[in-house]
Amino acid sequence: MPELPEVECIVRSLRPHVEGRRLSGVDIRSPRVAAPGAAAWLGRLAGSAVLRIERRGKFILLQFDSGICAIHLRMTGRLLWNAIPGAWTRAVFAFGQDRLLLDDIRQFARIHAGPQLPDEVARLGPEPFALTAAGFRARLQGRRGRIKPLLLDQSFLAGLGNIYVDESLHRARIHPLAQAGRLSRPRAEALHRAILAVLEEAIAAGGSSISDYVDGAGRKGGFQRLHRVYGRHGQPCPDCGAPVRRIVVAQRGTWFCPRCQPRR
DNA sequence: ATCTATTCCTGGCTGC
DNA sequence: TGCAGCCAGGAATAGA
Repeated sequence: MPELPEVECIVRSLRPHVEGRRLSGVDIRSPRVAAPGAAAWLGRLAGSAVLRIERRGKFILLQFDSGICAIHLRMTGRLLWNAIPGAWTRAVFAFGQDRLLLDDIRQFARIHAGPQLPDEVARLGPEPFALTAAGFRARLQGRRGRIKPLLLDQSFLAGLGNIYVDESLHRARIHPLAQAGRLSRPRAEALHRAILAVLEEAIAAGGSSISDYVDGAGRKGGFQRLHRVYGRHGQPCPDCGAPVRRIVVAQRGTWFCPRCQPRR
């Protein structure tokens, strides 16, 4: 499941191949992965060069001087440079003799293309690395809901998914059902620090390869070996040894340490 | 504002 | 061994 660290690693692995290259054409093999109007716009972008490839939240942005292509990999999507197309190849971006494949078993991935940023990207919340502790606390102010669903909300903060929310809450020793707006200043600041630390360490480890994730060169990440709670139901908490618990929050599997993250 | 259920999709797992 | 049935899950959507 590509979240912010995985998407960042994908973008970094593709940047040397893609930036400055002229897009010669796009072959949409599974129409489902193209957002409405995207296929036509990609046709118009053909012939122009990729100025930059960037990450915004979990989106990969290909910027051209006449438009933008935004790709979201959802859960099983992969972007692969010069791989062999297969049954799961949903789109092929051709750059002369080279090609960038969008592979996705489940076809949940989406390609957007248009003259400027699509709404889905425009309405994202701030980038974690661009948000100060004070800014984070300000965004928590007045929130009535529980902290985990809020951290999963991409309009609140862009880039976190199920893995990094659980890992961040564990590091900050906050229960996933804690009231978001009632976190004390020290606890909110601890959560902000935990989010940044987890994301930085995950990027440095090449992301988490839980199910299908690989970067643009097909390399797996190593951060899954450093997960402290995610997916570790019944195993000992690395901090205190208590068995990790699994509950369901917002229809998502949620792992936490009942001793380090008490409900209060 | 916040919550829940539903939908999309298919490999992998469970249980008989 | 075979197969039906269920599950996971990011995000949009509808409805409460």
